[in-house]
Amino acid sequence: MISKKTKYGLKALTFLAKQEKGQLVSIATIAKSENIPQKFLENILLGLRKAGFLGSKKGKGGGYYLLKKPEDIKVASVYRILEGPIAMVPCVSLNFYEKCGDCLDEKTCSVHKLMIQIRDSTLAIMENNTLDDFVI
Amino acid sequence: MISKKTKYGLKALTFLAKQEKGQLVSIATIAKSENIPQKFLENILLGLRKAGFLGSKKGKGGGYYLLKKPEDIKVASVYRILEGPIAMVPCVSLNFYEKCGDCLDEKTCSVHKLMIQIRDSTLAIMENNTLDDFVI
DNA sequence: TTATAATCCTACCAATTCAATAGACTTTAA
DNA sequence: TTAAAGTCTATTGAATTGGTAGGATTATAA
Repeated sequence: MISKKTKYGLKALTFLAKQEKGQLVSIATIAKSENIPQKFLENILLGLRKAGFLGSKKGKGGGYYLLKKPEDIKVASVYRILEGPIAMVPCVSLNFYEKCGDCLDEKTCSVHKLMIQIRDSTLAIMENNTLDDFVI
Repeated sequence: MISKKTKYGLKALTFLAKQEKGQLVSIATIAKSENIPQKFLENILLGLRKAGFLGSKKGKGGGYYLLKKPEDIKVASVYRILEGPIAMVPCVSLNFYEKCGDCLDEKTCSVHKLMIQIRDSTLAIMENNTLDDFVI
């Protein structure tokens, strides 16, 4: 199960992807449209900006906008920022690899191979879907 | 990311699947072999027994054993007991369906379709893998 | 210049979940 | 009768989740 943060983040990005290019949208607008608690969304968008997905303009009339074209923003990269690893187990994560405390040897770990299968199939979907696929 | 509980549970089941049919194995043995905290494993196996995967025998010489053949125990069914929903979002879960609080209409939810794709691909793997596939 | 509307930032909080531990119990075999 | 096993319920500490609070800063427009 993904967190609300990730779900809200994806919905907000999709909302921005629907706008005309470079169009500024305020947090309040997105929050209302997508039924997201505004203050929570504020934090999420801040994170997405710091991660390089969003640009912003402060002050009256300000708001957020996508820095790249929707078709150039893969779900996988967004997911990693919002939720973290795509893999179900740290020892099969490509971007967040960590050794499992209990496994002496990954090669002999029984669940290892299954987790790689799941990672690969999920990854395939997330790498092949961009924000643009959501807009349609 | 799956919980330790799920990972430990899968490893323990695999360990039992490796035994000769009906062979009793104590919690202590599994815990030592798989590097799992014994008391934690105790609770996990208890749950798996109550869910109908394991049989047990109390007293000296007792232990746990699989109630079904390893090839008849799908990862999907184990996962649902240990971890819960396979889907990433409650609104696309087949066995644990719940409406998302923020979505007024699932048909217009932008992330819905993606979540179904991921669910289906993960499900396919989990339905097609049994404990027997781990033993090899 | 001033009111207002927006983002920015840090901190905080309550509730839940996670990972484990504790301890008393029952059952069984030797 | 004793040691070895599972059973059961409760507790606990740490982390995570899903927010909220409140101000600081910045830009616009009247």
